[in-house]
Amino acid sequence: MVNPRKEKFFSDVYEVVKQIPNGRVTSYGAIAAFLGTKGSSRMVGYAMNASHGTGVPAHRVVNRLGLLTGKHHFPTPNAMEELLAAEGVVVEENQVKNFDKLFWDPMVELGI
DNA sequence: GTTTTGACGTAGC
DNA sequence: CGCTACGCCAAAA
Repeated sequence: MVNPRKEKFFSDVYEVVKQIPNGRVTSYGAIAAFLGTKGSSRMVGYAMNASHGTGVPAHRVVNRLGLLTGKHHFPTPNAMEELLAAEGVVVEENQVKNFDKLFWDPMVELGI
């Protein structure tokens, strides 16, 4: 059977991120691992960079430390915090509070 | 086809 | 607490 993972990488990243419930967050590495390309965690961020206009809630994706590392890529550095705050996610010092609790693992939620 | 880059992750100092 | 370095992978130039 074929493995159209490579050509689906960007698409899969968008699909997964879109499925993130409101008020939840996940990490780049988690998505990468879910796609089967654990080492391509950087690619997830790369995909997010191209996600502008794709309807992907990139603000729900942070690094594994819960840090809003990608906030600088938003129209305004404040947009990411605002969006998260609007969903009930508390952000303090560029870091998501209760990240461990708010963490949305596609491996589990989507049932890998 | 080679080189550079990148919103990561981990380790070391 | 901050920076450097390496690894790992994929896309763009």
